[in-house]
Amino acid sequence: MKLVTTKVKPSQNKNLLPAHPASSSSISSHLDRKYTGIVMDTPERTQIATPLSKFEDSPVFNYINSLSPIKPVKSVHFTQTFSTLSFASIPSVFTSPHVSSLKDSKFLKRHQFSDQLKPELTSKDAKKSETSEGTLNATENSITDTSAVPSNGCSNLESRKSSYEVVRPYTNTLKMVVPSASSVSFTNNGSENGSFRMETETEGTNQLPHSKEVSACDWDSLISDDSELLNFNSPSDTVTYNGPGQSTLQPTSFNASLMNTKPQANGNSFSENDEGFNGDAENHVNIASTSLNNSEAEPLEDTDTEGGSSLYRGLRRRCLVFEMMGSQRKHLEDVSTCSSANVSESNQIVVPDDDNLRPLRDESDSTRCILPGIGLHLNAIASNLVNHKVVNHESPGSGRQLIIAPPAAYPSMGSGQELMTAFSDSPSFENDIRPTLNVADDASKALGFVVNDEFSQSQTSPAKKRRRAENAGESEACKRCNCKKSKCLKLYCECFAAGVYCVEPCSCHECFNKPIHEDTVLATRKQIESRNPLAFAPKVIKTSDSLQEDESSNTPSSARHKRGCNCKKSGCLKKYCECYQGGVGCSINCRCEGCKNAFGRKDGLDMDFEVNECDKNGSEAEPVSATPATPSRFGSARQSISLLKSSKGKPPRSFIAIGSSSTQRFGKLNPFTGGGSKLQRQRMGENEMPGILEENNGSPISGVKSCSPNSKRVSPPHSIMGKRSSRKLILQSIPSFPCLIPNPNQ
DNA sequence: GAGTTTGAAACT
DNA sequence: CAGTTTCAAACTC
Repeated sequence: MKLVTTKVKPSQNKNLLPAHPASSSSISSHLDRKYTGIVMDTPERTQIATPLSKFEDSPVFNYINSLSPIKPVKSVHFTQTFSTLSFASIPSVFTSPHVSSLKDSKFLKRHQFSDQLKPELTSKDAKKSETSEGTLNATENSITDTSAVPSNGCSNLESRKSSYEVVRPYTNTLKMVVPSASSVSFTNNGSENGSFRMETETEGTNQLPHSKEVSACDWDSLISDDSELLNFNSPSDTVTYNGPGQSTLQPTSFNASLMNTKPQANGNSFSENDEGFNGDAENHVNIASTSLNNSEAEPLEDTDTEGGSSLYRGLRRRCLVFEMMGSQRKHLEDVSTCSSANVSESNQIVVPDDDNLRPLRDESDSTRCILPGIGLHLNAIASNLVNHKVVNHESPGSGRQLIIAPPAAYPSMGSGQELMTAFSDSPSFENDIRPTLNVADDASKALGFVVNDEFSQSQTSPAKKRRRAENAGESEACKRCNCKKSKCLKLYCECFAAGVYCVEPCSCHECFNKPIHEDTVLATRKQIESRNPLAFAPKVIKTSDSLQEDESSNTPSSARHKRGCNCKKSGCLKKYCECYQGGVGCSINCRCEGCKNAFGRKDGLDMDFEVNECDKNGSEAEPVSATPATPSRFGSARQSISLLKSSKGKPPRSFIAIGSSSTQRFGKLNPFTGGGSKLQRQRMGENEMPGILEENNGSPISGVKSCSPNSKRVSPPHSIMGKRSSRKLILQSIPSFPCLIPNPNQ
């Protein structure tokens, strides 16, 4: 970071930044920083080159240098991510990166997204990849291969994946370079996509033994081990990373970076590392818990950063993509530099120079960005994850869990699945990834969602978006807003509310919910949170009686809207009703009139009945029928997933809240208790959330998941609600989170 | 696609 | 805390 700042030239930044009328000077300053990071890239190159002089000798190196332009782009990506948002922590696996396996072409698109970056990236990336030695080529090839794989729905995701893949190798190399604590040996599998073996000797605090099964999380363990979670964050990070800066950040923030297969290990401390990496996985994705920074993340820098970045990437969606691009470039550069020589060793060489590190830094930056964004997304994702099988992951300690935890239901579930599939598709990653992926899958899903959303640009019109979303569960995941006056800085904006940046597909006007305006976004978030700490928390909490269903079948009945609805005319039978939208029944918290919520009436009428109705209803009913409790929308995703769902796509912040702001908040406030009196109710909700998590312990899924249609069983209606209180206990677990997150925010 | 309805979010 | 306004999604035509 430091380097960046120094190096950065405001003027350059300006160029990069799109002028926003609204942006305040402060914002601009922030932007500058970020951009600086980007800008840095170019300048750095030169710098890097110097340190690398040794390498320079090699023709390859020279070649790479010529390619240098790419770097700038990378930086851009970084900017996009929300540092603050990072909460998400999710270090969880980023499947997303893995996911990236898909198409390159799309990947390019992504870049396009990035705007400025695009052009360079696309062309450059390709070139670099090419130029960058065989390793790179191999990666590309793999990518292309992946591209061949039909992506389910989300081309975007695919593209991203591809991009990730590409990056990964590089990242690995980078990691290699970095003297970070963990030493990783990296080997390419060759033809395979970027499967790499990472052997890391990470001391990582939290090493999750990932076996393939890792995905499954033990909520219990998680809950039980708050410490772990905490450790997970900070400790691991700190420990793991030798890197100088990192430690600082670590403490609170989590980052889950999936190193896609490769990178992770090192920098990031992942529980997985130990086992997962070494043995198993060849390509394990590490989840790095890095802390990061979120906003501040700088510290992680170097290796961490990379790992983190990659991880973040996975997490991120929209932002991720961009960042991904950038990171990739960075990696490429690094790689090019390093790889050009020879990957592993070259790295070392590189290390010495700060410049060399730059890339890392950049990455770190990117990671930062990622984190924030991720965090939000993660929440959503997490929710998804929870639902998903993946949840099972053991990794209790890991940040992943955190991610998983999120009760919130993300609409995107479906998409996520797709993503998952996509991941699976990618050969290289599959192996490695999956194990973690399962866990990551969730994340990936989320990512996928995001990606889809973002990428699905094609669907520009809101209406179309909606349609698609409705039609395809996947699309649902994607959030696209149509804000006209709120500048996407109010909770009116679904994107903002969900903790994600607006993407092209959004039809918003004068949107400030973009990486460029990260500062503004963060500031706004803080404001809103100050007003209502739970504002970004998941709206739908699982009250659940754990017993009710299993993972797969969470009846909606178990979940409830945190604050309840206030419907007057819709009878809680329309999506106007947040409860209904979330696929949950109304509760005593609701002030609705004439409640007919199919998922459960305020008065506690049978859920079953309700459910049936839903089914009957058709479209909306879908939720039930199609899936469990989840709102109909999600349908597709839901299917497989049982999800949690909060249903709409929106809310799934649960974790996010926790991870991101909420967590912070908690920290500040004191986790559940903390906050303002008014908030208490809300907190209750939050508490519930945590509780949910705990409940989930048994089965993460239980969390939000929705109702299992099959089971139809009615959870003891609202009586359950009453039970919630008991659940509150769960909250305790949460506190840990706060600890984790604390710093991140700023 | 435009217009209306709805209820959350924001404001007073 | 209550009432009003603003906002954008959901919905209807």
